[in-house]
Amino acid sequence: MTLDREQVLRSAAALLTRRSTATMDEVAKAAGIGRATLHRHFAGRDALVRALEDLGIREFEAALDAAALDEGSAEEGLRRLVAAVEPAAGLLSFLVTENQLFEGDQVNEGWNRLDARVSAFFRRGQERGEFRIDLTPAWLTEALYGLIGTGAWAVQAGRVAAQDFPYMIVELLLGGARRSVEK
Amino acid sequence: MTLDREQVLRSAAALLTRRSTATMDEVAKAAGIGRATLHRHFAGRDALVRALEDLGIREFEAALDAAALDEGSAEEGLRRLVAAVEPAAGLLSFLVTENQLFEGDQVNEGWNRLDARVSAFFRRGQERGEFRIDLTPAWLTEALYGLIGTGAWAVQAGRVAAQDFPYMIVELLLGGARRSVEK
DNA sequence: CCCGAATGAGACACTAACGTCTCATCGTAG
DNA sequence: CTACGATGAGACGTTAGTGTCTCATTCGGG
Repeated sequence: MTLDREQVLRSAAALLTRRSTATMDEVAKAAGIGRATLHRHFAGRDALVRALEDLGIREFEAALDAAALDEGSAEEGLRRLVAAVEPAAGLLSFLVTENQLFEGDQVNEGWNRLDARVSAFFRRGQERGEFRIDLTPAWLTEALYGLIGTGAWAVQAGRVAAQDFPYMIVELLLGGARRSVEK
Repeated sequence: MTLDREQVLRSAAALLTRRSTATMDEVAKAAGIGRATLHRHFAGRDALVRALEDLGIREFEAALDAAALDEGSAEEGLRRLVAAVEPAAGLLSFLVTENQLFEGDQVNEGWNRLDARVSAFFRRGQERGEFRIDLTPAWLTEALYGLIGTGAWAVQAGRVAAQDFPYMIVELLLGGARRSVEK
């Protein structure tokens, strides 16, 4: 009887990731519940998006924790992070594009916390001489988000095999497309 | 008297790039014309988006032509391409995310032509030994689009200086974040 | 200078989606 | 078994945005 709020959020995330303009009715149907019930649990579309935001932040934060970014080399940490974040990639890319709509007014401050962690990771990597210093931590952070979103989309569209997702992202982000000379 | 269709499209692009859900009325106001006039020139929102699509395709194609991808090294070609595409970056990122809404039905075939050109460029770069072969041309193409969109967004949000736009994108795409050993 | 074409402003009907409400049904705890 | 709470289905009014229309105004070419 008690509604599985988590399961509703996950199916909503799966749907909205594919079609961000989906109707409340479609979200309800996708979750296998009635529209009235959906409204009972989430006051409106905004509340639903907020809940998805919280979910995404929790998942990303969990991925950051699981990645243990400080253990071993920065490269290893990054690989663990991308691998850990993969299941939430679609949701995160939805939230990133969704956030652009909020005109700077009130973005969940959770994002700032996450941005700070990721950005600090890149900065530490620079200080330890593992990352280039001519690319700012802020840009590397944004690029990571962008590539995760692009990767999720490319997999969804069938242009990249799902199993290659972490490899493609990490290799491009770390090594770039240029063939290194010593190879 | 005769409406400057091009100018209307450009202001619409500028607005929709920032807020993709803007109203027809807002688009009209942004262009400094009445809503009725906007409707006289673009039958509806769909028609407007199609026109923006055509514009974006034309601009990207022009950038591809201007970049002369085959002259000199692949790296130089890529640098020229990113520099040439910079003014249209916002519009392109809007169109890329907008395209995700069309459920595979009818995407403008112009995109296929452009995708083919970019993808072929990366493939040639691989064949000439300039690009790694473990990253597929399709993924490099998607990553280029993604980084252009991310870059446009980061500049817009003030997280990256506008003048660094081409450098950040090309350097990351080519060289990656890892600090090379010989440096 | 004058006439026609295009524009801007606004009224209008229509639609889609939202949010609320009611009511019958169903599952489950007690 | 019973009663209570949650659910699903659907009706309802409201709102925002759309697309069409009219009409007065204005611009520009002849």
